[in-house]
Amino acid sequence: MSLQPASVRAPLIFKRLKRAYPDAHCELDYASPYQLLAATILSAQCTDKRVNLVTPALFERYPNAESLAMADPREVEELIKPTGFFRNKTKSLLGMAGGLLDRFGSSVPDRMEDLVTLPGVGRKTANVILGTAFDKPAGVVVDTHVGRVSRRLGLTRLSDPVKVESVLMKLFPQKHWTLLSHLLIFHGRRVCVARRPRCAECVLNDLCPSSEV
DNA sequence: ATCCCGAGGG
DNA sequence: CCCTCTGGAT
Repeated sequence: MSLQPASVRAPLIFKRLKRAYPDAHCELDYASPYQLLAATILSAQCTDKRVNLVTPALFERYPNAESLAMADPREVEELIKPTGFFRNKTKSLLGMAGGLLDRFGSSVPDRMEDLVTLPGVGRKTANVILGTAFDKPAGVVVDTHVGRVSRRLGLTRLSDPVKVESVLMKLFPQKHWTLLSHLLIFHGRRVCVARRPRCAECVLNDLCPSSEV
């Protein structure tokens, strides 16, 4: 039983995921673009749940870019240690805050080309800020979940996140890009998990070349 | 290609 | 024990 091409399955995949996860959204806790930017930097190779554990204290102590830019790195390291990569992430946070202060009037820019000039901010993080904090047209956020799920679904065989993003942008209409990211992330966390995917409970198993059902 | 890093699940 | 978690910089 052969599967339809990706271009035919893509709209069905979107529809099914939307029905399965009607509440799909960014699960990082934040109250401003500044907070989302900091939380997203911390989310690298770390569950969002763990990020949410450390950000309340972090945001209370450093409520804005000014205070974070002048922070004692050792103090920031202690606050964010459970998220891993704490030395790199501290450098990114302080550098990011300094960049906002020096070059963007202490506020978070809303353009891709500006965002990626900030330390610790790559294309993935910038897409999160654009799409979620500013509700602006953004590319597809390709993180570890989106990449893995896309490959298992046979939407692409590529591993380079930038190329995967390009493929997904051709398969799905622009108005769906931000929601699609959240849907694929929810699905990757709950069902299409890295270790032992739960194909039996997957709403896409008849559309998936990797299904083991 | 490699490094950074802690914590939870299987 | 080994793998993985909303990556980015060198």
